Formats: sequence, C-alpha cells, structure tokens
Amino acid sequence: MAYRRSPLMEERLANNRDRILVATRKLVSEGGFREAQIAAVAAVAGVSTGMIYRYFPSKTELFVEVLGAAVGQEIDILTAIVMGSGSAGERLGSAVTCFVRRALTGPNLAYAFIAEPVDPEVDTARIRYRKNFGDVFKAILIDGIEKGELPDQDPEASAACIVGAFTEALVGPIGPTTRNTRDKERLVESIRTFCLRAVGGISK
Amino acid sequence: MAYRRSPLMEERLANNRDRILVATRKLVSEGGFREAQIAAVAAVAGVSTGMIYRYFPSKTELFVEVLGAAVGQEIDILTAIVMGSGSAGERLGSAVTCFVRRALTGPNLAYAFIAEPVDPEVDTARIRYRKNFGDVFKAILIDGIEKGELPDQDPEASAACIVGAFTEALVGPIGPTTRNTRDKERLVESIRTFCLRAVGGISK
DNA sequence: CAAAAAAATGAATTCAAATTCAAAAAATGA
DNA sequence: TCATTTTTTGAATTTGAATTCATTTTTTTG
Repeated sequence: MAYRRSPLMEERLANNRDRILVATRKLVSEGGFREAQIAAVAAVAGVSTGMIYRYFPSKTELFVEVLGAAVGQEIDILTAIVMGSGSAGERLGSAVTCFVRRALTGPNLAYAFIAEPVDPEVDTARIRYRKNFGDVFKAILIDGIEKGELPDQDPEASAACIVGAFTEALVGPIGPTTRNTRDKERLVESIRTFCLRAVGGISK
Repeated sequence: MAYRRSPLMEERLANNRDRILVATRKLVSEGGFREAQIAAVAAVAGVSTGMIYRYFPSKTELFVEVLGAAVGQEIDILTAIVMGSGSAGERLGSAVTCFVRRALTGPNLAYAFIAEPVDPEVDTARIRYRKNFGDVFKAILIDGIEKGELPDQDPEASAACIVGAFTEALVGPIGPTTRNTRDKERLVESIRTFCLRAVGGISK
C-alpha cells in the first residue's frame, strides 16, 4: 500500500472539476457553445486538455452538465414562485415575467440555452430540460384548473405552448445581435399578457 | 466557336439541380439533416459528389435552399388561409390547425425544419424562416386589432409567441420518437384554443 | 529519502465528412 | 471525324477540433 487519496487531494480534485465547469460556463455565456472548445476551456480553467477528460467523458457530457446546472437554477427560481401564494394567474404571470426578465439580462447565456445550435446529444438534453420548464408551468395550470380559476384544458399542451411562446419571443431580442434596453419591459409585458390570456387567466 | 450550350443541355443541367434538391429533401424527410450527407445525396440523386458543388457552393447552402422551399410551401398555404374570409379569430384558428395537422402528418420533415440541430448557418436561416411564419400571423393580428375583433396588443410579440407555442407543442410529438395517431386531433384542438385565447379571440 | 501510485501534461493522433481537382467522358460545331 | 470546350467523376486531400497516451510531475507512505 503506497498511495491513498488524502482529504486534501480529494478537495483539489473537486476543485479542478469545479474550475472546469465554471470555465465552461464563462465561455458559453460570453461566446456560446461554439467558443467553448476544449482547448479554450482548459486555458481558462488553467489546466491541460487531457485533464478535462479525467473529469468528463466527453465535451458533450460537459456541456450537458453545464446546461443542466444553469437550467436547474432557473427552475428553482420558478418553482419558488409557483409554490408561492396568489391565484394561479398571478403566479403564472410572475413566473413568466421573471424568466423573461432574467433571459433579457444575460442574453448570451440565455441564447445558448434556448436556441444555439450545438450537437444532437446536447440538443436532446435541451429538449428534456425544456420539458422540465414545462412541468413547472403544468403544475400551476393543474392547480388553477382544479380550483376553477382557469378553464379546462390540456395542461401538458398548454405548458409546452407557454414555454414555446416566451422562448420564441425571446429568440430575436436575445440573439447574437443584442438589442436596446428601452422596450424590454414592454416585451416582458406583452409576453405575460399573451400567456395569461392563453390559459384563460383573464386578460387585464 | 466550338461549343454553345444547347437547349437540351440547358434542360439537363436544370434537371440535375432539381434531382439534387429532390434527393436532399428525400433524405432529410427520412432521416433528418444528419443523414443528408453529400455522399448520400449524390448517391440518391445519381450523380457524383463533385457534381453537387457545381450547383451549390456548399452543403450549407444546399440545406438552406431545401429548407426555404419547404417553408415557402407552408407559408403559401397559410397565406391563402389568412387572406381568405372570416373573422380574424377564425382565420387564425384555421391557420394554426392547418399547420399543426400538416406537421403531424410528416413528422420527420417537420422535425428537421422545426428543431433538428444542424449548423449555425442553417439555423440562422431557420430563425429567419420562423420570422416569416410570424409575419403571416402578424398580418391577421393587425387586421383583427384594427377591426376591433381583437384587443390591442403588440402584434410582433404575439405573432412570435404563436409560432413558438405551436412549434414547441409539436417538438415532443414530432421528434425522433414517433407517437401514436390517436390523440393528434386532441392536440390540434388544444393548441388552437391556446393560441386563440392568447390573442383575445374568445375562448369557446 | 525512495519507491510506488496517481495525477497532470500537451504534442501527436484520430476521425469523419466536406471539399477539391486532375483526369475522363460527353457535347458541340466545323 | 476532329479539335475544343464543358461537364462529370470520385479518389485524394483538407480540415479542424476532439480525443488519446507516453512522458513528466506530484503525492503518498514506509
């Protein structure tokens, strides 16, 4: 017996892994997945390229994990809103507003997560994550329908529509060509109203 | 003077070009852009790979043209509905219904056109084409708002939301994993209702 | 400190599909 | 038919980033 991983070493390893994740996220938020090449990630993280393969089996899996972490954060935020108090309509409106505002704040990251073309495997993950967003909205819808606040409807389909709606409405304003800040709030409001009316949560 | 392109030759050239487009479309509709590799396209079209570069500067441009043709066809259909008679709500409902039904009929092609990841340039084109779809809906919305049939709203944003809504609601049912045919009509109806309510075109 | 094991390095390799281009085939007109 | 030009071919080349792995460095323990 001549080697046993010490706690200190253990920590360093974890640190490395984390540095790689952080570096990837940084690069993605600055220049999209395209810029997050292994060599670039390694440089930013301050490690060698080979190192990355010690922690992640492939670039794709690294991307999927980064995507998942970012999405998870957003979902936590939305979930908190959805679990909060207020009518179904109010909560739905807040959730949509919140998501859209955040996306408009960090356009590059949002673009990468919503629309940037990567590779099929990452995209498969993206579709799954979008479904997760849908589930959050589905929960409010079911609640609203049960309580009679919202008209009967297929919550699954409506939830997907909501996600698609705010997502698509964001693609332009969020894309590589950044926009001015003036009409952001107007856009937020337009999307909110659209989604609220769509599920029968009164117009305004 | 020893060579001048004869009408016969002229026609053959045009034929070649067309054969390539048809072959590409066929492959895309069967296995997505992924399967439409130059070698495969050449084989199906019955020409050599080099031949393809005589008609298209790159694979990307070939894809963009195929995408554009397919989208153009759908847009023509939608435009006809939109230009037709009926209230704004009725026409909007018909247009959405029509698009969704058609997409559910040819899932692979629709998936390739709506969601399959390809490369950034093709995707840029895809975003542009989606905007074209949006414009069709925007036209009905503006009309409906002017006539007082629909409440005031940002037609640009609402149109984008509509496109995003039915698009997203289709991704699952349309994706690589094909679905059963039973609930298709139910889905069509759910999406229609969602979009109609969303723009204030009454519920039902 | 030395030997053994693990971790880290980064230049070299790999890979797969797009693209090219020298050579062959076909078309044209005299 | 022949010389000229265009079209077509498809094997060879290119490309560019992901991945590997022989070597070096670091860590651990006796």
